[in-house]
Amino acid sequence: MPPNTRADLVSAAARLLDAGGPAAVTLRAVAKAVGVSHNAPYKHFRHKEELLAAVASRELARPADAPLEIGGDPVARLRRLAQGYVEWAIRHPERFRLTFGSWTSSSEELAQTATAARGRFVAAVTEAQASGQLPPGDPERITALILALAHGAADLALGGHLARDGKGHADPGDLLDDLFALLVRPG
Amino acid sequence: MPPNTRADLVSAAARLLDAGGPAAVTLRAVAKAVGVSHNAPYKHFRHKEELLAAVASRELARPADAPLEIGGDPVARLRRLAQGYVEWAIRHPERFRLTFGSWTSSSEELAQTATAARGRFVAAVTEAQASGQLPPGDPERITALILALAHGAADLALGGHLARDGKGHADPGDLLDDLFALLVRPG
DNA sequence: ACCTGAACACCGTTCAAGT
DNA sequence: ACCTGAACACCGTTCAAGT
Repeated sequence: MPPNTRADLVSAAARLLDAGGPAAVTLRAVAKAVGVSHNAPYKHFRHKEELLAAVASRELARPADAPLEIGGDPVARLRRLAQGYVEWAIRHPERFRLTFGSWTSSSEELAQTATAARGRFVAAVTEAQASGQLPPGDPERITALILALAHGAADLALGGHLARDGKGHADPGDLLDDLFALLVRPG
Repeated sequence: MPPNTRADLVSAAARLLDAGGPAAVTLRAVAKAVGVSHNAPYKHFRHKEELLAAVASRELARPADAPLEIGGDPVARLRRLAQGYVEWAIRHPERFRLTFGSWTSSSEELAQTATAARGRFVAAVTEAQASGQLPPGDPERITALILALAHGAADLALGGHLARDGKGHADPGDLLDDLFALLVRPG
C-alpha cells in the first residue's frame, strides 16, 4: 500500500478533533501525528481550512448510513435515517459542529457531498409519499423540515439547551417522534 | 456616567465579532478598541472564553424580543417569537453561532439567561394550549419542538444547506409555517 | 481597577535551499 | 512530493512593578 499522506492528514485531523476539540487541531500537531514536517500539509492543502473541509466532507460521505437505507417500509427507513443523523451528531459532537460550522471559503467538495447526503433523504421522502404515508407536496421541502428539526434538536442538545431538569425532558429522538406523529398519515 | 470597562469590553467584542467573525475577536483587539492595555481584560474576566460567554449571555437577554410578546392571539404571538428568533440568527450569524457554539467551561450566567429566554416561549405555548389552539401535553416539549426547528432551520440556512438551486427552495420562515400548520388545530 | 513593559510557549503561513 | 531550518507577525496568558 503506497503512502497516502493526504488521507493520513485528514484522518489525523479527525482523530485530534475527537480527542481534544477544535483547539487541538493545529497543523503542527496534525503533521506530527502523521510523521511529516510541520509544513508538509501545505503541499496537499492551500491552508488549514481546506484540510478541515476535507475532514467535514469525509464525514458527510461516511458510509455508516448505508445499512440504514434498506429494509422496512419507506417511513421506517426515513425514520432510521433521521435517527442515524441525530445519533451521529451526539456521538461525534466535534465532527458535527465542524461539518456544519462556519466556513470562510466555501469548499466545492464539501458542497457536493452535502447535496448528495441530502439526496438520500429526499429519495426516502419521495418513496413515503408514493406509498401514501406522507402528504403530497414538494419532497425537498418535507426533507428540509425533517432535517432542520433533526439538526436543531441535535445542536441544542449538545449545547445543553434541550435537556430540562427533571420534568419536561425531551431528547432529540423524542422530538423526531413528535414530528413524525404530526406528519405521517394514519392508515 | 462612570466608565464601565467591563460592559465596554463586551460591546467591543460583539462589534468585532460582527465586523470580522470569530477570528477578529482577540483579547488584544478588544482591549485596543476600548482603549485599555492588552491585559486589562484579565481584571474583569478570567480568560477569553468568559468574555465570550458574557457576549452570548447579553445576546440571549436582548430586549428586542419584548415587543413581540404582546398583542394578538397566543399562537400569533408564538409565531412572532419563533420568527424573531430566526430573523435574529440570519441577521447576526456570528452572534448566533457564538451563543450556541461549543463552550469548554459552562458559564452559569449563560445557562441562566438561556433558561429565561426559553421560558418566554413556554409561556406563549401554555397560553396557546389554554385557548385550545395547540394540542394538550407538556408545554416544555412543544416548545422544544418549535425551538429545535427554528434553530436547525436557521443554522442550516446559514451554512447554505437549506437553499436549493431554483425549485424546492424553503427558507426558515417557510419551515416554521409548515410546522405551525401541522401543529395548530383548526377552528 | 487599572497601567507599562517584558516575557513565554504557541499559532498559521511563507520562504530558501535541498533530496 | 516531500524535507530541514529559519523566520514573520500574531496569539492567550502570566509576571513584576507601578499608580
